[in-house]
Amino acid sequence: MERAERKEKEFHRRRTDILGQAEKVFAAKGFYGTTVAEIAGASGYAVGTIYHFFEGKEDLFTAMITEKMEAMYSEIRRAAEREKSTTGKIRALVSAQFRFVEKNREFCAIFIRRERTVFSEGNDALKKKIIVDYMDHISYLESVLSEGVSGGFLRQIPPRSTAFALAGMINSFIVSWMYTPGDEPLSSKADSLLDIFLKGAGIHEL
Amino acid sequence: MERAERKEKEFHRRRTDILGQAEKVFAAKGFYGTTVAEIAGASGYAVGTIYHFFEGKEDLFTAMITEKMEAMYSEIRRAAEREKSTTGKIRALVSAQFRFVEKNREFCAIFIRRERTVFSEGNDALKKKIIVDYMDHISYLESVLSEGVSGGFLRQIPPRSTAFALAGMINSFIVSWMYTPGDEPLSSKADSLLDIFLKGAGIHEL
Amino acid sequence: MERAERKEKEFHRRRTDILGQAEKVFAAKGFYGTTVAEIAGASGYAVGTIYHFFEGKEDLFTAMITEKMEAMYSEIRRAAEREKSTTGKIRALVSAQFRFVEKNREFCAIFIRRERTVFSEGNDALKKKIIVDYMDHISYLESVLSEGVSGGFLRQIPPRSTAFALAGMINSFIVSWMYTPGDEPLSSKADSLLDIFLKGAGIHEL
Amino acid sequence: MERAERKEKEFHRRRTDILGQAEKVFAAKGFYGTTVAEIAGASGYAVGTIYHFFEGKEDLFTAMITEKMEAMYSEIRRAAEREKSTTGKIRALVSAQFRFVEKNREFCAIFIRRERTVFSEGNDALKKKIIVDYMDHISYLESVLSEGVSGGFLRQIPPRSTAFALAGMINSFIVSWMYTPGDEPLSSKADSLLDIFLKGAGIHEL
DNA sequence: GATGAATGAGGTTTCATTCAT
DNA sequence: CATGAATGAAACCTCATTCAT
Repeated sequence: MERAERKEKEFHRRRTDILGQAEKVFAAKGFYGTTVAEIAGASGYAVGTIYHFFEGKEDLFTAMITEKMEAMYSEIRRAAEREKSTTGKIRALVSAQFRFVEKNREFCAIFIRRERTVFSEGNDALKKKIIVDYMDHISYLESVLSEGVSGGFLRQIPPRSTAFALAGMINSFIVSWMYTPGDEPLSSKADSLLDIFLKGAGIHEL
Repeated sequence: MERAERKEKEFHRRRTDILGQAEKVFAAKGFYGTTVAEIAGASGYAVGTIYHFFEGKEDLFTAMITEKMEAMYSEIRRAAEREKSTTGKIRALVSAQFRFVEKNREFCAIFIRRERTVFSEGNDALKKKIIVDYMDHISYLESVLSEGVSGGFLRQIPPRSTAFALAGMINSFIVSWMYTPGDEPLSSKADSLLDIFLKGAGIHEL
Repeated sequence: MERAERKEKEFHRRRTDILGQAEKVFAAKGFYGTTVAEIAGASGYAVGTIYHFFEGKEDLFTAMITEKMEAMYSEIRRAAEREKSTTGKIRALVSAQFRFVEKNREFCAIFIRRERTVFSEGNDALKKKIIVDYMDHISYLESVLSEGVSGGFLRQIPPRSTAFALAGMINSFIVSWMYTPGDEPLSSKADSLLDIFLKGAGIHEL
Repeated sequence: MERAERKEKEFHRRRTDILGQAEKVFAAKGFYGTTVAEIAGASGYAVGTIYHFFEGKEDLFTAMITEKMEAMYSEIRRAAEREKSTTGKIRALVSAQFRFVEKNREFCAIFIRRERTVFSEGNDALKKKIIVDYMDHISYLESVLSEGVSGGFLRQIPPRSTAFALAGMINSFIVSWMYTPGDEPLSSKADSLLDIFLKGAGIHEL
């Protein structure tokens, strides 16, 4: 079965090729502004060939978003899991996400755009998937924060709210970085973020 | 000039009518998923009539977003200005935005979608406008926070970062509320948000 | 009936006004490139008002062409009739047409364009009218030339052919003048034309 | 490269097909009266297919006119070049044009209509091309006539005027033939034309 | 398996014409 | 009578998808 295996691998390589090129084009022009012909051109295949790998433009887009998004979330989770302490986990979480954004600007440009408009007649599969995965991610943050609360490292606040707060802050720092053409790495802002998240903006008298 | 005035008013009323109906359709189907015919149908006018009020679909969309967005930001600002203390301003700011979202679910669904894809050949006028206005809003938050820092009510942290953190938290609470079909009003979360923002999530020993 | 008469006159004045302005716009943009709104704007009336004077855009165009065309042909004919001799008539004919063109560049720009495309479903009324009037004009030329033949001033050639030849030469001189931005008056070419028409381009040995 | 060559040829054949069908439709209904759908229908292709061959309706029209017009002029020129004497050249010129018209009634119906109205915003490329080519043709006639003058076969008249006169006569004979539903071939009129052109209509006493 | 020419549904926009004011 | 806002039919063009080679 060597032969079949190689074929399989070849197939996968090409698919990944296309996905990568598609990402660039989608990032530059948006879902509706991109034509299948452009993706074909960019990836060096014929239009028809694209349809051997994906059922259609929408499917291609969905696959691209889904796979990268899952990679992102699992990368973040893996980074957090490597840490023991709650604060270590949070720090790892933030750093991992920031690093991912730095390495995947194009994807994030699309992702932030949240271009998951209702597609063909009620096909909001992607929309739902994105929300579900996002909520799963929030739940993961929640579990980490919960641990911190029980461990006495975090204040007794409903951890879901805290999770949303943390996610929002992370997201906001990302957006700020993407829209501001500064040259500081995003990662350098992680400490600042953590400081605000953990200590708050207010003054606490002793 | 009574006559002309009344006409002017009528014109404005109809324009607003169309804008309102368009908002609903755009919210449900996205910019590209919506046809001008649908907007016409929803607002009870003929297709051609839409073109008396707007130069095209894009112009209509831009007008809708722009006008409501500006209303939102100024509403928030006005609410903050009514308060004296920094914390009062922040609270007012958050509450005002939450109330706006509750009253304008549909607009916010679009706005959060950030559907400002590349339009016709380099027309990213709307995109730029949204970013500029957002950055202006951030700057406003920054100025409020700066005051708090000089007044000794807020910690000495670069206020721009704090502003992004605050904006991110607000946004995240909004998204959470919009995607979770709970029936609690968003406004009820304002205190929780403020608590996290001001005191942070961590425990601070005395 | 003073009142009715004045009204009648007023009506006619406005109609002529519109026709004159329409001529300019049509000359500049062609029939299909011109909108009724433009004609209305140019003539200082409202769109609806145009429809009090003409049944529609096509009718307006037809009226404009028809009336001016008839004026042109009758002007030419009148000028010829004032002369006695055949050559005098021919010379008068050519001069009159050249003068008309000089005074009505805009109209002639349209007329030469022969924009009488098939209009709405078989309405080639204008097309036919133009051809019929042209043929009538040719027949008139023919009659003048016939006289010249019987009088022994012109060679015995089928006068219809000669008429077409003459008309063609005149037309060609006009086109040449209109497309060439020289500043010599068209009228100055009349003698040259007559010379070629009467004596031919060849050398005739005695 | 056999394969690519055959494809190239196929492409050209289809393009020519479409051009030919378009010519008929344009001749019958004019540029604005013709829809792309009609051209598609007439040539047996789908609407979209037309756009593989031409950039748009205007481009299609321009291509059709341009190519045929150039063919016409070069055909005429080639015919003239085959002759030695000036009169031979003139006769060949006239005959060639007449034969072309007989074989291309439809094209000539369009061409004579001079339907080159102002197209999209200042695109008078076609208009200019037609004028330039016409003037080139006139210049060619002029050169032929010049030769005749130097050779002593033609009178000493400014050859440009004579060229316009000749072109006008030819054109007029064509128009006459096209509008008159007689069944005599146009070619049969060539001698008559030459006779008038060379000897003139007047009587020259010895 | 790869290709890319062909398809045609569907969208945006224009504009002649009408008719209530 | 004059007006000009409203109408809606109709046209051009794009582009995702298919399928014969």
